[in-house]
Amino acid sequence: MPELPEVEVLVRHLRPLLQNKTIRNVQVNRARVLTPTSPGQLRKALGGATFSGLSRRGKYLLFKLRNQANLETRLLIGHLGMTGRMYLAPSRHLLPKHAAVVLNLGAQNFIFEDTRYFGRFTLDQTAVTKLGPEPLSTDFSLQLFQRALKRSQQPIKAKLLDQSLVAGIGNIYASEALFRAGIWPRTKANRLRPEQVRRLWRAIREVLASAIKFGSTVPLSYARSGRGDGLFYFGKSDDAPGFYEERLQVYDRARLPCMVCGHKVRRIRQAGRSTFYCPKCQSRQKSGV
DNA sequence: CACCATGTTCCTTG
DNA sequence: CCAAGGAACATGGT
Repeated sequence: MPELPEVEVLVRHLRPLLQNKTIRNVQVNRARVLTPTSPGQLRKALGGATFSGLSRRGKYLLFKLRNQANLETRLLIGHLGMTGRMYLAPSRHLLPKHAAVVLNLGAQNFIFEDTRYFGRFTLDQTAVTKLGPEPLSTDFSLQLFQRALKRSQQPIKAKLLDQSLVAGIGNIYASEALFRAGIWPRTKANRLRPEQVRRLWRAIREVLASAIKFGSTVPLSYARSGRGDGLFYFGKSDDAPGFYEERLQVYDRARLPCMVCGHKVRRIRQAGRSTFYCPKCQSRQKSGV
């Protein structure tokens, strides 16, 4: 469920709630999400530790923990996969069906729930070290982006999902950024003209920043599905018709009119995943192919 | 039964 | 060795 903006909003939400809370108990219901850490290793590292910081890198959550006894600092890595959620709930509440890991903090539990168990809750940092620059920081320079794209013959849509190119873009914002930049998704990365690369570079940051801004306005309750659960990127919701209108321009809008020109939005398949685009606003011709 | 799903990693192929 | 594509992971919705 998460791409960079959703994770950023979640991190901002959780940071003050976890700060200085001490872990009394560690319950692992699905060892797979810890891989390659073992349940024993996790219990040993987290038991009795205190949350001292929370940040984000790409789609990963970085929990800083202080060990009370020896003042050592540990890093816990979280990733929501496709369907993960993290939230606090009263300890007396029943645990959800797919609670993968539960950290008891006293009166509250910190719950990592994940129906498909694609997420991660681990001490292993290797995935994070392989990430490319943060798109919203100055590390993500136009020059770096240009040089990386020059070396790839992949369709630009697929390339945007490469987390070593730039961290945090997923299937939704890849389509959105290309729409905003007016680029045909099948254009080979190394065939993009310089001005297209620059437009895409800008569009990536605009699309992500505006999603964070939007997400920050949504009243959150991560424990329940629906409007307030932080899954604000989906343009549908029963309990709030119109709430998400005009947030996403093309994603999940196959056969619906383009919000800019009215042409039918098209869905295609690239590297096994759906891409949405407007054939008129993002024509092959315009993309110079 | 069919196909779809916000992600990453591993395996195969070229 | 590298790059690119597809399958696998696991569960649920339509």
